[in-house]
This record gives sequence, C-alpha cells and structure tokens, in this order.
Amino acid sequence: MRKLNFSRKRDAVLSVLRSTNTHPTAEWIYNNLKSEYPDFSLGTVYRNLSLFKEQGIVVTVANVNGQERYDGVVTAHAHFVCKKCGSVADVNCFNDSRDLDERIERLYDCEVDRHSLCFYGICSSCKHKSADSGQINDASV
Amino acid sequence: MRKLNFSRKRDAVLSVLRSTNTHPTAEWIYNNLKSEYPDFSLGTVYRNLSLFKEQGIVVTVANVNGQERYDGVVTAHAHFVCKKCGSVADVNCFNDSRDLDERIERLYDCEVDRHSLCFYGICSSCKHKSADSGQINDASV
DNA sequence: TTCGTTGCAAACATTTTGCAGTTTC
DNA sequence: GAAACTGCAAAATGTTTGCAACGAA
Repeated sequence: MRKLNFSRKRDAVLSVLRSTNTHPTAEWIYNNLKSEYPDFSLGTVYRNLSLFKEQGIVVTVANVNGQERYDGVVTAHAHFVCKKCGSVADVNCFNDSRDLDERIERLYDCEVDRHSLCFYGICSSCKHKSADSGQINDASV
Repeated sequence: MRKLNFSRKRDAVLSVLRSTNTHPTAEWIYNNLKSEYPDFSLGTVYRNLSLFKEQGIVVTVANVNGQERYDGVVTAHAHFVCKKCGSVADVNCFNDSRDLDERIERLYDCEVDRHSLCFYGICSSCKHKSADSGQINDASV
C-alpha cells in the first residue's frame, strides 16, 4: 500500500461518511462538504472513497438508481434498499459473520473477502404513505 | 403492466440469457446474438432486459467492473464474484428462501420483494494460478 | 525539495432515449 | 391501421483521469 500524507479533506470525507447512517452517495458527501470547503471537488471525494475501499475501511453496499452507496461501517451487517424512496437502511438481525465466508471457502475451494446481503422492497415509511404518493429521493435526506 | 406484442428478438435475448450460467453483461448478450441477427442493437438488449426486470423474470445480481450482470434464474440463490477474473458463479448451498424476507418484513414493518446474497473474493480457478498471472476478463467467457 | 494531494475540466464507459422506419396483431 | 418494437446515433449519467498548482513532510 502506498505512502499517504495527511489531508484535511480526506479526513473530512471519512468523517462525514462515518457521521451518517444513510449510506450516502459520493455526491451527497460532496454537497455536505462544499460549504465548509469552497475549494472542493467531486473528484476528491471519488479518489478518497476509492482509497478507503482499498484500505478496507469503507465499502459500497448497493447501487441505487445508478449511484453507488457507501458505508463507513465495515462490520458485517445486512442492508435494506427501498425501491420507492431509494433509502438504504442497516439490517442488524443476523449474526452472519465470517463463518459464512469460511463455509463458502471450504465448499468451493476459493477465497472469500466478504459478502453482502441486501434486501429490496418498500420501506416502512413509504409503505404507510398513500399508494401513489411515492417519490424517488435518491439519497432520502 | 403494458401490453406486449410478440418479438423474435426479445425472445432471443431471454433465451440466450437462460442458456448460460455465466451471468452475462448486456454486451455479451448483444455479441452473442449479433451474428444471428445482423440487424441487432445494444439498445434492444437494454430495453428488453429492463422489461424482463419489470416482469420479475430477470434480475441483476452484481455490478462487476462497472457492468451490470444479469441472471435469468430468479429462484433465490446466492452468488460469488471473483475480483480477479470477474466471473460470477451460482452458490446453491443455502435454503435462504422467502422465509428470510418475511422475517425482515415483520421485524421492520416493510415489504420485501427479494434479497441478494453475494460473496466477493478469488475463485478457485484464479486461486490456483500463480499469484500475479491473474487478469481481468470482464465476462470470463 | 520531494512527492502526495487537489481543482478543474475533459475523457470515459455504460446505459438511456428520441425518432423514423418496421413488425405485430 | 394502430400500437408495439427496433436500429441508429446522440444524449445522459456517474465515475475516472491528466495536468498544473498546492500542501505536507
């Protein structure tokens, strides 16, 4: 892994990502920091997110309406994606840890880094709105 | 759901997808049919795949290196994605059926259409090649 | 001074779309 | 004949990248 200098903006990207549980898009992170850093670009967000992924401290959990959704929590947990509002929520009712991966490794003679479990449907909030009032809010924020 | 006419090309797209277990990209399907139908376009593949998804007879199982991978088998089963060669394989060792979805519905008061379980790592074949000979073969065909 | 980091904008790659011609019913 | 379907190519979209300026060590 290559040498890294300290960078204020890189820190900010990670801390914004860690401060929310909405599993935001790169653009959302960008918009969130643009006011604080008038000199700030989307490229920096992408570059650093990609760096974090390499380091294993960030993962992408789903692609919703063409946009990748990022998570700063890398401990194994599932997600729920609402097809109406596009929200991505944590699902923490499984103890689907490393065991599962090892089972696959033995069974298929392969190496498993991680797995991703994702449920798709309509979230509680959208379900209780009237049938056709649903809108697509990409990041639901 | 809107009215559909019969279409030879639409049939062909579905049948090519159903004839393989490689979870191909739209482009792969296009290349596979281009010889049989000299008059054939990628747009048709995308339009029909998107139609099939609406109908629930096709799902996307993963995005590998920026390209969506399609599956004509919609019964619940997991997948394995190799980060070296980009292959996508079926994983059939779970009886993770509808039960799981219903558990989430009760727990979160939501509606679950389906879930997707995907393992990421290095496939058996790549694992047994020498360490750095690995290449990225997008559709591994 | 060296080299990692960034803004900016252009480049990229996949997917979507508008339109005019073709096919299905 | 009406409406669905398609080829084609242009447009749209999210993401990546090259380069010169900037910042950290």
